[in-house]
Amino acid sequence: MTETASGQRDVRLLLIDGHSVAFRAFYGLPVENFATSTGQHTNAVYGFTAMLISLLDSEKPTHVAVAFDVSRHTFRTDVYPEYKATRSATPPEFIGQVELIKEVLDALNIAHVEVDNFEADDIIATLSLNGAKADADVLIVTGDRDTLQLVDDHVTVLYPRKGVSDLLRLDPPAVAERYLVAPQRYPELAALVGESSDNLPGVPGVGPKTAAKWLAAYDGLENLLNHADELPGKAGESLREHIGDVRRNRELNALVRDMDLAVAIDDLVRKPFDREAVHAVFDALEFRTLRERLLATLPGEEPEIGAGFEIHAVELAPGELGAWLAAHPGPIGMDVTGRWAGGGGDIDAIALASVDGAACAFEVADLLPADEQAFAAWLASDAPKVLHDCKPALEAAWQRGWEFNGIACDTKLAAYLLRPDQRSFDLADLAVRHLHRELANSDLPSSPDQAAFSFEEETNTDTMVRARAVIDLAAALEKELDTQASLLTEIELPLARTLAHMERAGIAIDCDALDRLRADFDTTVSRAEADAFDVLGHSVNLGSPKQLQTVLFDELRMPKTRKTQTGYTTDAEALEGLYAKTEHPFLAHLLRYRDSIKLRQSVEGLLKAVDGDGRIHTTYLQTMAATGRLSSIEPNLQNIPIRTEAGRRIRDAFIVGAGYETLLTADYSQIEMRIMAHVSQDAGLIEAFNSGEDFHTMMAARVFSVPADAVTPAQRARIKAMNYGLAYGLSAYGLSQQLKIDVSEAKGLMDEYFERFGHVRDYLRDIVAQARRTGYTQTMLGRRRYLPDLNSSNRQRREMAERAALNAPIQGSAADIIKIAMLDVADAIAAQGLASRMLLQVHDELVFEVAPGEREAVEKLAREKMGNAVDLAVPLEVSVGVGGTWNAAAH
DNA sequence: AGTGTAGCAA
DNA sequence: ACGTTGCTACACTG
Repeated sequence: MTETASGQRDVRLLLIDGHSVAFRAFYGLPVENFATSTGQHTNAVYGFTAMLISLLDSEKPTHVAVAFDVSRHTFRTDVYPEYKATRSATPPEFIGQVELIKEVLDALNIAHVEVDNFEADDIIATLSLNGAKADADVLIVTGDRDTLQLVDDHVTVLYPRKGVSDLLRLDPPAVAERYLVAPQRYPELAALVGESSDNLPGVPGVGPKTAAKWLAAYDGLENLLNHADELPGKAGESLREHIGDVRRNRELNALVRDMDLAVAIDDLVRKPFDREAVHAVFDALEFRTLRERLLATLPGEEPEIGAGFEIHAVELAPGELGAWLAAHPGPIGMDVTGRWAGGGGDIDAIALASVDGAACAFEVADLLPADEQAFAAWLASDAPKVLHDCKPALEAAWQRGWEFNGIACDTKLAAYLLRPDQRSFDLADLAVRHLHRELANSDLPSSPDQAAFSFEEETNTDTMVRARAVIDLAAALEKELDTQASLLTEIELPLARTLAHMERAGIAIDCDALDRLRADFDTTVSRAEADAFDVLGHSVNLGSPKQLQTVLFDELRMPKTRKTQTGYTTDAEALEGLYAKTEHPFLAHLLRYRDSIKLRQSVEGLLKAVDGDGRIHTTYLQTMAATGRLSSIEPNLQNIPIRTEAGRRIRDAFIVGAGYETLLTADYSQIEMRIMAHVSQDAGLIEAFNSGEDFHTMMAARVFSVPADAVTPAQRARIKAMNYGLAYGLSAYGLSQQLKIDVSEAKGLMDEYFERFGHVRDYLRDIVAQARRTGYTQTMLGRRRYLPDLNSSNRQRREMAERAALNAPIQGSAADIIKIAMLDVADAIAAQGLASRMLLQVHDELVFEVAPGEREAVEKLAREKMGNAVDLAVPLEVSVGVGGTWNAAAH
């Protein structure tokens, strides 16, 4: 026998009962949380795969097999047709999942075995015996207790306790403790007691304790049955009456250990998994984290990271960089390492690679003046460069005083256009997704103390490999982009540069004003809090919805509000409802507290974000919003309050910077409805815009069949809500909630509206139908959003996808239009040599900092470029405001 | 660290 | 269940 020092044998055989584990996983994981975008349920596949990965990792088996049942018909049902007959029909959500598990196993190169007329148990019993002959330690994973008969000193059963993540390890002592008999006696005990899941009735009145006692006293079932007449009492009588059942049970629960299997133990040896197939299968199953866990926990099978991205690194001697760059005129992949900060940051190191694999890397601090000059000249030239996420690199280069031109492709932007709803566009993920190749993940430094760039050889190679990978990725993505290629080259790529300029510019802040505001809001917060506690008689954390629920619904016994996942809502709308009912002053103080603490937090956040130059430099995320919009972080300058007086005081702290004359804002009026008019070609809607009168009033006049001057404020408000809700897939219920009217009245309003604007209704209907057919929606410029959930069997998911399908072309077209406008405006400012600059974008608004004497020029240019960004069936109206603060520049 | 609630913008 | 797209703060949970 071959054993290691730790007592483990060299051969460790893992045997899994596929159906049994799949079922346990199916019932252990909520089916509604595990489905692919195509509607295939995957909870059993997920649970099975997760368990398998963790077992491969923790048990390190040398040999593995998974056994499956073929059908319910086996030699046992031939003997006893009622065998397992009580099992209910397979749940529909389970169907297909076993096939998927087999696909996973194939990808992992793990054998699965199934034999007609036999159960998975029999296969496992046979393989277990074969394993014993080969001196293996055998681990059996199953939820079927019949298998316990196989347990001995070298055979252990892992029995799923709860779901499939918690496995109970059953070796001979554990079996004896739990089931009162030694493993080989377990089927004798089961024959007496019966097994309801197999529809094998036992001896009535005989439970495990009696059975165990008898088996011990008579040293086994055969002897016990031969002396059945000696057994006293009711139990003995019962046994004598059911002795036939017991013999049948014992016959059926005996596992077959000598099947003639096509696979030998040697065939089950662990092989490296098929990486291509793993990516394909895990992609299809949408198992992102599981794939990562698989790749991370089984490092022994990793090919060398970066394999497939051939590089021939050259060690450049001082003075050789210029020559290297000149020798590689083709597109150069760049990997830039550094630290990014709002609008600035710095570059630490750069790796360059060309398509033939020639690569070099250097730390910028080490560059000799001649090399730096050569590099800066190359960077400023039109020599084609390919990057992943160019905006931070652009800003960091500018910070060093380097021009940066010739960016031919940005793989992050390209990947975003292909799949705008993805949440991360990490280069390593994209290499897997689009090239089916692995890449070291630079976001996870191999050791913490390497977080700051160090020029050690490994890291150095990593960055060159990344530079090389970007080139292949760019080629693959550009091919996939197809009709969206011009969106990349005409819009997103140049826009990255424009955004970089805006981020670097930032917007000036009146910190004193913000400080005063903070103090003001602080006072309001303290007062509101004190008043609330006073009314209540004790203190409570007003910021804790949980504590508020206790106060409102238990202590003050107020009527229950709308349910949330964790209780009852305490949002502002609900609190106002409660106040209307109870007039309890606590609610008024709470609402005042909520308002003012929110404002105080906003002010504090902004103050923290003010840079050394007295300005706030936000970061625009160009690949975040699924519709094509930008988003803004650190801080978010796209949600600065405007609706209340207190909120507008915050906008007054955004000021014109020194050396400039004024701020100027320019925004589109009703751009989404104008897009709706254009794409639906609805004559009534177009006319309402062309009339030159107030849009919502004109729409209301049409709906209610009255002259414009007879439209009441209430009528206008209703139609305005309708107009705004249209592109969001508004329901009658939603409209009724917003307008605080009956659902039937809202329904009538919607019917009337669609009656008058039939093309709008047709358009909205068609857009969903078309998206369902093609799988995606499209903006005016061809920007796509894929919505696989449109065909989901889950109604909630399907309806959410339908609303997203209504919204995406409208919101996305608006995003396209303002992006074009931004590029045109930036070009015009440059062409006219103006010193004014664009600072902010807030979806339909642009904020400019106007240099002395340029006010008229900037206004003219903004109106012209924004108004003519695209040609619509209705005018693109732009309103402009000017003032020393963002608030004053509003209109 | 991740989730849920709340609230601000377009 | 009932209107989209975002970001941030906080409380609470593991």
